[in-house]
Amino acid sequence: MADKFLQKPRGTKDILPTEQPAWSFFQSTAEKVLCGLGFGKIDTPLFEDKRIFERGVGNTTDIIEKEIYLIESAVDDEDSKLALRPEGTAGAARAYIENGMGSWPQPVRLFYFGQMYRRERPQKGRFREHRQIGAEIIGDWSAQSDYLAIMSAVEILKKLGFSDLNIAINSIGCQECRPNYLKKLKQYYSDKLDKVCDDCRRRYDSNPLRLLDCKNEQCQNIKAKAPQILDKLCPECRQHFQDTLQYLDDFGIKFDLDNTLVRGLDYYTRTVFEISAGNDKARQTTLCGGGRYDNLVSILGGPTTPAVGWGMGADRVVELLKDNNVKMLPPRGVEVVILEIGDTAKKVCRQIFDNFEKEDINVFYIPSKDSLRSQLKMASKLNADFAVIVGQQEALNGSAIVRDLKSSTQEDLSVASAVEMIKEKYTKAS
RNA sequence: GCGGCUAUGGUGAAGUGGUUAUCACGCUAGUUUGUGGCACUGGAGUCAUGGGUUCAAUUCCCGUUAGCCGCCCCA
Repeated sequence: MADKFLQKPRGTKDILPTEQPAWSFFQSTAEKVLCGLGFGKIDTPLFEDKRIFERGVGNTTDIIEKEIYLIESAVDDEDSKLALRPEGTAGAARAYIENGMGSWPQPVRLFYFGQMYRRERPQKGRFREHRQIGAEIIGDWSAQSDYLAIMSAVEILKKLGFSDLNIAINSIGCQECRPNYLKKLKQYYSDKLDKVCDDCRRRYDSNPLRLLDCKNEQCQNIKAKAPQILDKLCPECRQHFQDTLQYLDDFGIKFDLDNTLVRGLDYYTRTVFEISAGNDKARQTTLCGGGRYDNLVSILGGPTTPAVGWGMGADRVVELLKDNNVKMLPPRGVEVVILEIGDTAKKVCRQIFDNFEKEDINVFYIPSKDSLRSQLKMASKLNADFAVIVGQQEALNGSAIVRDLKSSTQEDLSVASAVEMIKEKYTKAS
């Protein structure tokens, strides 16, 4: 801890054995849900050509402008630079194009799980290396896919035990109608710039949509009367959004229309949404965010291909899982420990070990010359359920002591019935 | 990137301008080798790091690093 090089890089974390059950619980339920909804898993590289992200995520977004990690190689012979992925969608879209998934049955439904990298100022729930699970539905214009995307994320969170979810949803239009709206919005703000906060003045030029997101009190009044994007959608976008909401209604998914919800990545069109847990009303740590990105594939050089998807912050979800004390099955640890006393027992112990292995019972056996006392100590530290004790006496008459370490009871059995008895306990339990 | 708060053994916490810096849990060795989780007795910590003030700093001041909070942004 004293030396800097012994310190993990800022914004990263070690996931220790005790935390793994929560992580595998999260990962396995998410994968189960997604596979069940027709998604196939894809792994893409942790790094891609920088241009994938520049074009996909957007050159002027914060993510690209100041948060991306570029890879510096010792040999500078490549005309293109590599970058660590800041999110998963651009890579998935690249893989869709490169692997000719356009010729697969459409839409193609994919999901991924893995690390993402953004050079941000760390805080609780915000890391420089974090893990996301994400899903993408590529090749379908219809609102059914928007519904499926949202539903799949909700389903995962429900299965994880989150009963109270906030789903915020909005539409930010398409290439056609959004520029018109932005013009109107800027027009509205243009003569009020002296009355709004510094941030809003900055946003006016850099990212006008963000004006709607301002939390500063002095801007609230002005914001409230600002033109609404939902009123300015083109007929197609409006219909699409209505259909999406209709599906959500039909299937009983509650949502909040939030006309101030805008998202930072350039590729989003039409539907955008965010999901947060009930106790976190301020949308402070969004668990899941996503939306439609009908232009991404074509921006990257593929054919015009509509798509919708989301990313879920695994670190944040797992953190909440731990807070909520969700019950999780720990992985099977050591179940049986074989303790031998004296060399004469060695042969029998080996035989018992083989028998347990054959029955797929987790058995721990290392020949030891330690006292029975210390061997039992070791067994309890391993958190084993049973100790099978074989000493000289037992070795001679072909028996073994089976000690139940949880209840501190034991009985003397023949080798065969000892194995049989423990095997039964486990088959009954499961 | 900007502003603020914090930093004591593996973990969680006390505490002090000056002899061997407390406590719990954990870890480890043992309590004379055929019975553990209890109990008892031992063991291990250069008070994050670099510098300054001082006769003297873990305690005061500054830089660095990291964590947390707010902004920004996002998962």
